[in-house]
Amino acid sequence: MKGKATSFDIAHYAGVSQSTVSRALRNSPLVNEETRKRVFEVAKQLNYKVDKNASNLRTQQSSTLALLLFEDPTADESQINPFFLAMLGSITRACATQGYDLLVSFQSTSADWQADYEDSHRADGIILLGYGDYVDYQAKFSSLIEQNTKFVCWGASVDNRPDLTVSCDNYGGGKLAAAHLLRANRKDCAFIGDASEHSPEFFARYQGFKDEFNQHGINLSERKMANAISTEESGYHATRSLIANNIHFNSLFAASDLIAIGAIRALKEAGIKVPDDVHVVGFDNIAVASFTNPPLTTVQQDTTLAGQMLVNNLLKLIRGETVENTLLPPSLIIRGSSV
Amino acid sequence: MKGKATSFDIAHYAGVSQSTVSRALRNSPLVNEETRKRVFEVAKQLNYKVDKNASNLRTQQSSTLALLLFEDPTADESQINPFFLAMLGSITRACATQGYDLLVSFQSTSADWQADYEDSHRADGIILLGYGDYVDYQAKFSSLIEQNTKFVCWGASVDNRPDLTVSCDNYGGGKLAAAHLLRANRKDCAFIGDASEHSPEFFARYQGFKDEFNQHGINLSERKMANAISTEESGYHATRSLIANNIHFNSLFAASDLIAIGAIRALKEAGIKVPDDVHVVGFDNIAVASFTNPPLTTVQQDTTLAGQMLVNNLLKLIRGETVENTLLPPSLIIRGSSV
DNA sequence: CGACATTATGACACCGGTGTCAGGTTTGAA
DNA sequence: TTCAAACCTGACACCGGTGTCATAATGTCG
Repeated sequence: MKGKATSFDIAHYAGVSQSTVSRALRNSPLVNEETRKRVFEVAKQLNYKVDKNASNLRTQQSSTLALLLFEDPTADESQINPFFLAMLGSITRACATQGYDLLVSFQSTSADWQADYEDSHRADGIILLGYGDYVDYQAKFSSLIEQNTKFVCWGASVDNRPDLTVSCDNYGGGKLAAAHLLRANRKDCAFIGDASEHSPEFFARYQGFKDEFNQHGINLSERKMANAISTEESGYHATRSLIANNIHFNSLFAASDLIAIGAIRALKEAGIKVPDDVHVVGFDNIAVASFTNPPLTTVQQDTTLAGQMLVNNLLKLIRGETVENTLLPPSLIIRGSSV
Repeated sequence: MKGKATSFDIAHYAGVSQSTVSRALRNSPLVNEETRKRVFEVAKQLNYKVDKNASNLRTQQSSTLALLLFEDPTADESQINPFFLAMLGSITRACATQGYDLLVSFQSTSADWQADYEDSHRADGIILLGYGDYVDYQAKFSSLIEQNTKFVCWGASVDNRPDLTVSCDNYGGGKLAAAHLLRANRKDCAFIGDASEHSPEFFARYQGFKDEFNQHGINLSERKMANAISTEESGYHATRSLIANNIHFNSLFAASDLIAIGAIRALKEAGIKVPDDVHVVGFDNIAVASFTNPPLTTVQQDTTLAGQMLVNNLLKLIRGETVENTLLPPSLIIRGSSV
């Protein structure tokens, strides 16, 4: 057999027309059961596979979703944020169970990223994933919507945000963390992260955290906050700067696990003991969290469910159904860094 | 504008034929510079994107590669082997720089996995990634080759293996680990992993390790070996069983970092100190390795280079060039678990 | 000025399926 | 016997590009 078999080849060997082959293979009720059997047999024998390009071209859809991963352009690409990798895993599986393929693409946060997967008919819809500065993206999102591109985002849903989102209840997660520290009477708390509108997730985590403290009559001191992006390195430096400025605290809430891990490193270096001197709580429950020393107490995001919701919501959107922003409940994982 | 713009729309507005539009957009030298400019302008205005399905159908290629990730069907899908996730990252980037899209698919090791991405013209070639039992795959590989499917595998190249591979020099890596332990005079060494033909990577690591010891006149005891697959859990149990059997050793070589991390947990639980009582060396240098307690000495595989080689070799194969199996040099990362 | 090369463009077949329409055969009811 | 409904099948246009071939316009040279 030269080249790949086409439906015409099957038709020839099965003694039917090409139309019938197409119908038979797609289990159309219009085709006789015996004919179908014969067609399937020949198809199997010739190792025939439907040409996706021809099929997609005709039906105008691709059974494929695209996943765009946004990463700060870090020097070391092997250090991809483990939280997103976990999400990638669950999204891939969710796609598979729905019979969709998944195109994966890393995009640089800064650059003018490409979302032409749908325009070019490579994908029926797009999933956007990454801690990004959504302020910068507003315009892009609006233009995508204007072009009627189907897409969903992972991330905090903020007011006036034009896109459809699936996110963890970051506010509630922050409250969980605060309540936990308050139970241990660790009221003198530092926060490492970014509580500005540029990081809506971190912002919501901090708000929930602060509100819980307020409800217990405690005001968090602004002096005990330090800015950090979601890397170990950044968490380390932010914590060091607090220590260097002689700021005291007996607990610490980090906006992400990576930050928390960096913070613990800085604390250890300064001779401050975790959890004896400072209780530490992170956010995400990445795989590393249980291997740190001490193991990290953290707020878990259900990545499996998140992946499913992203895929399901996107598919609904593609089918033209109405979809709401989705909020997933977090849960507290208590480990050695806070007991 | 109802629906998406096609090249006919561009042709209409630019006042040329559809053929010319196609040529202009693909920078054919046959088209006049002024005409090209006009076409590009109209295309941009209408937000035109070439339909990949039509284009692929006609040219019979897809500018897409497929990545099949094999995982033991673990219960918890968020616990994907971090080494492979690092590989996934580098493969994605390598594809992007070569102008290819990447389809990602998780496959269950046990099931009869699908490699019909090329048959269905969804991808031009396939990358296979995973610690698999290659003995089981031999037949499948042969049939893929028979069908002239283009694919490359990550993994040890063994004799009689029909497929094209890119791999780390596992044998050399084993020697590096052994030499390191011998320098510290830790001659009484245990091995946790699987030194059978079913795990050619682990087998090669063990061979190199053993040979280095032999060259120093030391024979490793078979009693000090315990079987494990590449999970933390498995490493933990294997190490526990050694301890339970009163087997003594003052160093330990784990076939992977995950195994090493499990081993350290088991050692700690038994009151055995790392590194004081037992030096531990792992393999892979996954991100977690530097956060363990103590930080893990390990043999690093260059995932960035590995991803590039996989993609480059596959593209050569697709272009019909001759390609050789590729062996990448490992390097030793010394951390607290062995000093 | 005529022969010929060069350049730019349009017409058209083609890639491999899908879906519509028309037609032929069989079955059942009037 | 006649007609219609049910069932099955083939012919054919179509999806939106790409590549080949023919042709027109312009330039070059003996």
